[in-house]
Amino acid sequence: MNIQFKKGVLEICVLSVLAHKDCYGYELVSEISKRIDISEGTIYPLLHRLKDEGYVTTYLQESAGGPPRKYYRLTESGRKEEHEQKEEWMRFAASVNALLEGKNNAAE
Amino acid sequence: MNIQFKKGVLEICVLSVLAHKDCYGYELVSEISKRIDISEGTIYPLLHRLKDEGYVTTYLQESAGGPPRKYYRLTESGRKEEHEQKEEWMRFAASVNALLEGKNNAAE
DNA sequence: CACAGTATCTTGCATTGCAAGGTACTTACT
DNA sequence: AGTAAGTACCTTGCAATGCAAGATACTGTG
Repeated sequence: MNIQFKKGVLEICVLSVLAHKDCYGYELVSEISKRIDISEGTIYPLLHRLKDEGYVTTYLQESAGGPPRKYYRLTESGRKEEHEQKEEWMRFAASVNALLEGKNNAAE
Repeated sequence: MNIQFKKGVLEICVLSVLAHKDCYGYELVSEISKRIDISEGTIYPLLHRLKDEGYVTTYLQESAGGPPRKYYRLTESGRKEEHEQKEEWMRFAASVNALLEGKNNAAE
């Protein structure tokens, strides 16, 4: 898997999963890994960035076996960001697909 | 436009355009710019990288008004790479779309 | 008691796109 | 002649982000 493809995309993936339900970091890795390889060394810095930017808040919760989990919840600003980035990704992917299919005339 | 989205993608875009016809650098910028913003500071290092990796060869050609143009032509290895990267992009984009649509069960 | 699993985190590296700048040629306008 | 705009090539240094590798610490199993 081309690592470069993921740049910036993992952020919207995290926001999108969090839009459905609150998650803790480790859980996000396993959720996203069903579709796209992602490592822990990626997710934690990313989550801290999202918190710094005010897109998520956190709360701790005990877990049955293992250390407590730090859950992440989208803020209003985070929901707005999720929506905007999703649209931007859709537009971008459509542009790339058009280019790869040789539809090089932007008018169509 | 999120700059990060482009990481790695511009390479397959260049390969894809070159798969249709030989181009010079400046022409590639204008072709790709119809769909995706790209600057000259990006394309020239990228083209040199592609040449180093053996995916393209170059030849010079006079131009009517202005300096001579350096055309880039895909090699056999370049065509193979174009094909593989295109498939990888398609798979990747499909995975991201599935994630963003909340189809979090990888089985489907 | 050692190991695997859960769960958090940090450091340093690699890659790549861009802004900004430089060079040089041709054409058009003043 | 001089200046600007368009064409066409290039380089340097910076910013962003994903990852490998490692550290920490708790629980349950063999």
